[in-house]
Amino acid sequence: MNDEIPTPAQRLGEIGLTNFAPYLMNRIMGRYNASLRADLSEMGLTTPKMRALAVLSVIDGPLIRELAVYTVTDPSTLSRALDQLQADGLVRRETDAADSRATRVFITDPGRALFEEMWPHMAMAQARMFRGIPEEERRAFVGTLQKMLANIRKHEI
Amino acid sequence: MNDEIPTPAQRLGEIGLTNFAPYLMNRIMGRYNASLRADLSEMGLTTPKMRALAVLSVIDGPLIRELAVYTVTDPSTLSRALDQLQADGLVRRETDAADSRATRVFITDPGRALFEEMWPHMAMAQARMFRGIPEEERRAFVGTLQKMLANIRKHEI
DNA sequence: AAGTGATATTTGCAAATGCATTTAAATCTG
DNA sequence: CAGATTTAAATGCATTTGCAAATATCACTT
Repeated sequence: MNDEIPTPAQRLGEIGLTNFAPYLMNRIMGRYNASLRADLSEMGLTTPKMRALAVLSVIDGPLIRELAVYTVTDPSTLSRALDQLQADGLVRRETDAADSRATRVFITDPGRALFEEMWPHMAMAQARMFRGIPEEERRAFVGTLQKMLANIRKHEI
Repeated sequence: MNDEIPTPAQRLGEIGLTNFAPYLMNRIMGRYNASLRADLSEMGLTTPKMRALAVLSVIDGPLIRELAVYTVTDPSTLSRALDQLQADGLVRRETDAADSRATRVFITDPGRALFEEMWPHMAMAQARMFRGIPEEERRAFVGTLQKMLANIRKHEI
């Protein structure tokens, strides 16, 4: 049997850093996330807490396991972030009716109110990213992202 | 004066998570980075070390400050990652000729050899991301990313 | 040219992270 | 249906991270 990893067709030097999509995406998201963190740390929000609130504003009562996928956060890290959000009355945990191992998370009214404060920062950071890019190009870009997400998705979520 | 943040035109719920580009990009890069870390941790590589080697394989002798931007790594974290790479003989630090505050970093032959081992994993993870996406669509996607990077770039790098 | 402020890197340290383990409950298997 | 296996979430703990401060050097000002 052959354990060798196949040699890629091209080298990174040939492609060039600025044509290598993962490099560009890490650069862009690095700054997006850093800028958001700087904006929102004064509200006492870390990246996991901010993401949890954002997802919960849209998806009602997911399992913690699902929320971990949506927020791209390790379950243990998310567990601790939820502790803090719960202590501040921003979310509420509730044991799942059908499976008592599992816990669902719900955003509270104060949580929703805080998200309303966060959202302009998120929307603005996104608008800055897309500045000068025509609507049609943006739509095509998001369409490609959706295909990519489907490709890399391990679970059904 | 008006300190209010302008209300965004749309709410996140209206856009939908899966149409919000930063959400999709974080999901995709989260998995790309996690998968790469899992592959490369057995080589003793962390994300900052891996990124430093990858960038240094293409850009020769950048300042540490520049490398921090390219690798999307905090300078203090990068400094410690370079300590480790240097201890393993994979990179070499050299004081800049014109500015003795500044340090340039060079990849060594063993470092380049290690990068050659890493690269197939990176190339494969990228190929997986783009599976089933036609060449022209990929090119358009990368073109949009380049515009976005120009938008969010703070410095001239 | 001395003094002031800015810049490049490193170090100290508290907080955050993520892996491994634990606990509890569900599901599978013979 | 008892025992073994899997799954969900939380916790212990060592490592990593990133902000703030320290150090060293440079650039600018008068």
